[in-house]
Amino acid sequence: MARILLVEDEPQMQRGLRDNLEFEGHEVTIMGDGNSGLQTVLHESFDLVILDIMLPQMSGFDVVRKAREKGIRTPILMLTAKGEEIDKVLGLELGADDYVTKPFSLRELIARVNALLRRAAAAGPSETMMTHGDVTINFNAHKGSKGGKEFSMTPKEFEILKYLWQHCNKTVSRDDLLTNVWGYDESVSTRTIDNFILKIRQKIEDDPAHPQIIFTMHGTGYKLIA
Amino acid sequence: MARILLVEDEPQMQRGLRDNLEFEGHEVTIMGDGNSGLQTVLHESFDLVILDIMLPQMSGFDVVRKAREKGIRTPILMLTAKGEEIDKVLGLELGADDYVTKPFSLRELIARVNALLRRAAAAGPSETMMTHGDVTINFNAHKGSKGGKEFSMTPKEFEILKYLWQHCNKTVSRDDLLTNVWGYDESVSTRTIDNFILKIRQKIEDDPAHPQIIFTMHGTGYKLIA
DNA sequence: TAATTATATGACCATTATGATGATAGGGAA
DNA sequence: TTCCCTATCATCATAATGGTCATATAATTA
Repeated sequence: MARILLVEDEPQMQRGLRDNLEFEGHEVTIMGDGNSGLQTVLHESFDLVILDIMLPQMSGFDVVRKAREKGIRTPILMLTAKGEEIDKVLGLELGADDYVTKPFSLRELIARVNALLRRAAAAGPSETMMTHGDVTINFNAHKGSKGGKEFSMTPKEFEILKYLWQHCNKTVSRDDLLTNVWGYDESVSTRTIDNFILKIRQKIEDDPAHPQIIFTMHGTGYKLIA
Repeated sequence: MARILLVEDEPQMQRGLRDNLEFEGHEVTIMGDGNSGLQTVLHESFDLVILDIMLPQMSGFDVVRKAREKGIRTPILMLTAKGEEIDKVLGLELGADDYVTKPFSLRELIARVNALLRRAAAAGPSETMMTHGDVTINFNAHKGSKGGKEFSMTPKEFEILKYLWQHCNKTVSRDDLLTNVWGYDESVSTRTIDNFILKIRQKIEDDPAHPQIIFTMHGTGYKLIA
């Protein structure tokens, strides 16, 4: 089962795709225009986005570009009515992962959807959601909850946790965190990192003094166990 | 620059694709039949494989299937002359990552090649491992395990073991270790090295007093047997 | 602008890693 | 075999690293 966002304005297409994707066992959310599609991508979490190019309010191209600019890494499959090659190339170079040209066969669409999902699953943990016991984090919506209760996190806390999650089961050095969360030559004290880890542990661990999620690898860094 | 393996039997197609891929800055290796293509995939390392379906000796489908069975994760792009949908579906479901249908436009092929390479680069580098009997060391993740049980190693212990592993079956002198693990002018007592070897043996040897992995070369140094 | 929140730092202590020492065991050559 | 040199290993001192708190500074928001 995968969560799929379909951004498409033609009602007939909406119905046809939803039925078939649900038949395949997926959960489908539908948005009818580019603008609400983009907002939904930014604030909820999906495993795949199917995106028409011709959309009211904002074109599919703009949705891809803006979503990628915001750091959304969810696989995107484009639907294009035009057969023009320039569109195809643009779609892929822009940051989409695949496209099909209308009219397309359902078998081909389903095959491509499954291929993208398989590839994403192989590439590692979801970039938008993290689940660990009773802890859930939605990185797009910037929300977290533990045992049903929601808690807030600051942007830095989110970025650190996200980085650890994307590299889970591997040791992440403090330097890795510095370069990838803070950026280039930012030089923050090493105490700063400890403190963020502390704050995060207080929010997601049952017993922050004996962490079960984020482990300290003495002399090496931290490791998040998925 | 990426290393690309092209498995294709038509000389004209070979030339056209090689020229264009090299123009894009890639290094291209060509194999003319399915069998040698598979052997090359299994024994050399590439960033991407472009695979025709109709091939002498062994079909592209079989190459994909056998390569995936052997644990090869390199992205594969299929070339198919037949327009039949069944082929497309099969290609993707089988473990290929993308395909184009002949006749295809070069722009589309290049776009798809770049999309696959970009995606692979984002997924991160592969891991380096050492295996010796029931002992496994993952040098990237800084983890070790023996008989299924994980054990921890300190950074120095890791570096020493890694150096020995990289020079396995050769005698490594204490001086080599001093220069390459400690560095330039660090002057540590020679007893210190013994102590680290001791600690490492206690973790990876069945009987540390009678080592089977790290041997002492009396008066010369140590030797790790792979 | 003030109030609030997020981010960063420094001090202090606990834990762990590293390195030194010395007694003893064991290998190798005369 | 005997002696000398090297390696083993327990033990301890010191250095490095990490956890935590109090607090300062910067960024947001009201």
